Amino acid sequence: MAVLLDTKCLVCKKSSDIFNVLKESELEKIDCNKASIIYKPGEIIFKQGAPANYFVCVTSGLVKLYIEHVNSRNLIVGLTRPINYIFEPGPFVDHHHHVTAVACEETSACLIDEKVMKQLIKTNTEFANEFIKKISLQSVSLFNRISSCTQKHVYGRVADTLLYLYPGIYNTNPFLLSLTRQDLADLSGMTKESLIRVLKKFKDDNIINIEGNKLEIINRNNLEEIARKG
Amino acid sequence: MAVLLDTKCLVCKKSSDIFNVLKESELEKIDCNKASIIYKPGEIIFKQGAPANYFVCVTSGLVKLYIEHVNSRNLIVGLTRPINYIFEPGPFVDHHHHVTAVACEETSACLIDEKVMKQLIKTNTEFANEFIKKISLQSVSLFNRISSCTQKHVYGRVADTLLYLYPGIYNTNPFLLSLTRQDLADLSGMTKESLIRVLKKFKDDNIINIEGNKLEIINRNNLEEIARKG
DNA sequence: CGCGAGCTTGACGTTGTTCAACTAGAGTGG
DNA sequence: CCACTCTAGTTGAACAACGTCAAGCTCGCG
Repeated sequence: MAVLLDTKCLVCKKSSDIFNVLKESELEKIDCNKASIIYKPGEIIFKQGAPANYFVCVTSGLVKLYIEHVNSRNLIVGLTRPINYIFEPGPFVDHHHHVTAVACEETSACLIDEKVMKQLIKTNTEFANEFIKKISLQSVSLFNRISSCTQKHVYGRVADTLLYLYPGIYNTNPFLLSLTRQDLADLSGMTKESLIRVLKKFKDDNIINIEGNKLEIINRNNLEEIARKG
Repeated sequence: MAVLLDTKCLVCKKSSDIFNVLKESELEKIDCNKASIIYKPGEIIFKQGAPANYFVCVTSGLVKLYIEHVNSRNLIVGLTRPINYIFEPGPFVDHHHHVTAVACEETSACLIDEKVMKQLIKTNTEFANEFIKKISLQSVSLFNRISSCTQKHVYGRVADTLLYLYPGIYNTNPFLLSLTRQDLADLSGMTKESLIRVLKKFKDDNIINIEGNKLEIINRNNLEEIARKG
């Protein structure tokens, strides 16, 4: 299912804010207690409900995090691009995962022993502080998501999704989607049929251009307007 | 608008887990940098978008936290009962509030200088750890809320709301609601008309009994079943 | 007694889902 | 190299869920 890699944490330190506050000796401690793994698109990194024994740090690729719901569709609560931890409340609550993480592209990730991370939080207050900041940022993004999915109509929700994708997840325009239509629907809290109809409307209105997986945002202002009005 | 109180933090330490890890000297520091205030029902404690210069600890009463949305209804993302901090991501992100907090009953709260709290987080690792735990718990509850509001039909959502209210917010059965029908609707992500219709259905089906503000949960199993099925 | 806020009910319309059929492209095996 | 199957994407029609609007009710309070 997965292939082992061998990279040093020092490499990540350079591109991730949360690692910056760690000393070299602390990074080495992580180095000794981690596994680097490559996942193929569609492979599960961890599953909602399963025990959470380690923290996951995405080092390349793209990961979707979604809440599974029996007899119903999934809801994507976030996408994680490297280099970033997957900030999941589970390890601090009941040691179980509360979302499922799946690779959308070929993805490499480091699995770091929970004990080591918790130890670092207890000994390095700067690190704890950065950690709290990151969790807080995630809460804000959850607020936005909740607010979008419960208060806005399909057009506003898709607009929110597109604005979330570029910039942030994809950083060229036009960009090549590695997410399926179903993923986009799960991100917007609707069925894929509805999503497709909205995208078509946006294309007809010259707000975006989409052909296959190539998506271009033509009129960003218009999208923001739609997102605001709901 | 509000009346000053004078109580010591030592009193709160006895009933709140997060205070337990603080030394007396640390509690005294909070004592010197806080304001105790009484709010009447309906009064705003802080407002979404306003600067967040202090942390709020609810010491009696009931507080609702909601996301405001222009030209649309509000969404209650949580209720806070004493003794508990209002865990808001704002202070760690952009120093602005991301929700509005309003007293539902006569409520007393301590406003604690942001700097003091952040200082404690940096110096007392146990406290930081408890803090992370609390934020994580809140994330989990946000996941539940998001999942309920986007995936379930009105009946499932109201069932979730009732199960959230008792036990947890109200701890007798039957209990006297201090929330209005509109509040219940905002908690369930629907209009008050829809909420009322669902409550009536539940009453007709002998799942609950409701007369005015007196609400009794008669068949909890049935409610859980409905919440599960959506 | 009259007013107003919160609550309740019914009729109606809109939004978005469901279901089913169809298309296009990629992978497989004869 | 061509049928085949399988998956992702697309489209249309019918339907259900829920919101909107409007009217009437109840109860506490001046």
